[in-house]
Amino acid sequence: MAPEDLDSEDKEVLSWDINDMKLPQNVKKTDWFQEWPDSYEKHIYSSEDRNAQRHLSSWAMRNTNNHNSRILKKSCLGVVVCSRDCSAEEGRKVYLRPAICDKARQKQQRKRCPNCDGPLKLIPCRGHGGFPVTNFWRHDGRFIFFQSKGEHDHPKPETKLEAEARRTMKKAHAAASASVPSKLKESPETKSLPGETQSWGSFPLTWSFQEGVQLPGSYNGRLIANTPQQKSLNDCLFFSKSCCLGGTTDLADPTSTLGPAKLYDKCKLSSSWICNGGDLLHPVSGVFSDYGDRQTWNINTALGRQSLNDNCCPSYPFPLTSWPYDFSPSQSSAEPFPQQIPVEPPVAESSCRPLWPNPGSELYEERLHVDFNSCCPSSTCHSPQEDPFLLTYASHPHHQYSLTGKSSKWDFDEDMRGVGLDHYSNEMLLNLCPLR
DNA sequence: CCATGCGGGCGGG
DNA sequence: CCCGCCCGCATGG
Repeated sequence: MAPEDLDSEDKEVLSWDINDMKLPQNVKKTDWFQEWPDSYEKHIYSSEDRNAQRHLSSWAMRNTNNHNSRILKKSCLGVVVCSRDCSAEEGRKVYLRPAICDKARQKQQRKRCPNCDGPLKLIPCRGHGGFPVTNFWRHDGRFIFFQSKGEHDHPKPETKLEAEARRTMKKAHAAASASVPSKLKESPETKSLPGETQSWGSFPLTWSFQEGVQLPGSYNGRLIANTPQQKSLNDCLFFSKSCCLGGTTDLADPTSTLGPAKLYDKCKLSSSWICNGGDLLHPVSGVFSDYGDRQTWNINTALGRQSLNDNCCPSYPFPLTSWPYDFSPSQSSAEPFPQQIPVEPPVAESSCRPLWPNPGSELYEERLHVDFNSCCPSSTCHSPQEDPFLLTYASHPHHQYSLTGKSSKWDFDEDMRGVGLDHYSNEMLLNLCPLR
């Protein structure tokens, strides 16, 4: 409302470009961290937002040298899929997160599909005029400006958290199996192979999925139980830590207008608490995630993808036992949530960050380990990672995408850039994943 | 091991 | 100049 002033300010806040000499400093409301920015988005985050500080994204973005120390540029690596386009149960597809490190990516390409053992292939991102989508980060004053160019033309890979969790699991699994034969929790079938791999079995992949499904329930319970709404929300967000980072627009964003209560509903709602950017999902059935604009079904999403920010919670099953995420300790605790939920992020400081932001990764990892035992709470949140890792399942999603947009990258894909970059075959995934 | 950043250098518009 | 990208180096978990 405020007439003129606001308008002008608003305009200023909306019209900036990452390359401008001066960026707006009269920002009234900062955005909640966006985990899956797509399609030429611009966001202004608080300089205290941990996710923003770390320039995180659930897309696999690698640093790109733009010869400008003031603006960090990152380009999308795409997603690693099974070259056989295999499907796990329920039509789940394998959408692994490309390793950011070139060397690790090459290794990753050499690995095999955790689901069918077929070769993996990297689908490069060509969403920006045939080139990878680029993200720009620039710190200025109390804000961190973000701008993305291009629209991802490929499915979402597992999130950083998911990938890390998978890795963690793998390690744990390996260790466990080594020491103890198979006892872990694996299911019968799952056994892992000695050596290298683990298979899913061991850990979860598959299972995870199922469990994931369950989670919701528990989650709900939890929520409800705890719950007062807010609390739930918090919990929800929390988990999200891993799951969700922070705010998303919906939640936190002022503009979005969803208040805590709604959030809560969302979380609760779903049995799937998975909320993906605005879309809710259904756990079992799958979720609708938005892939850009299109909707796809992605279990992944449902399960776990949410790491950073999606609004809600994650799903993720935990495979193993449950893990836990605990948030408590490590996090910086307090900070996180506060902001978000409130919906009002004060200006810069609002601080809003997502809660748990970033820790995500690291913290997250730590926690995971640590937690292993502890199991947290609600289970809910485990980390999403597990399942997701490997598979994301989408039933049809991709295809859709392909159709819609971009096309077939899948088919050919690698080639494209391939050569140059890497072809990546596939490897990483596997690491984590056990399937084999 | 690997994620991230940085920055030199190269090649193509 | 801008951009994409390769490569090595360094840091930190």
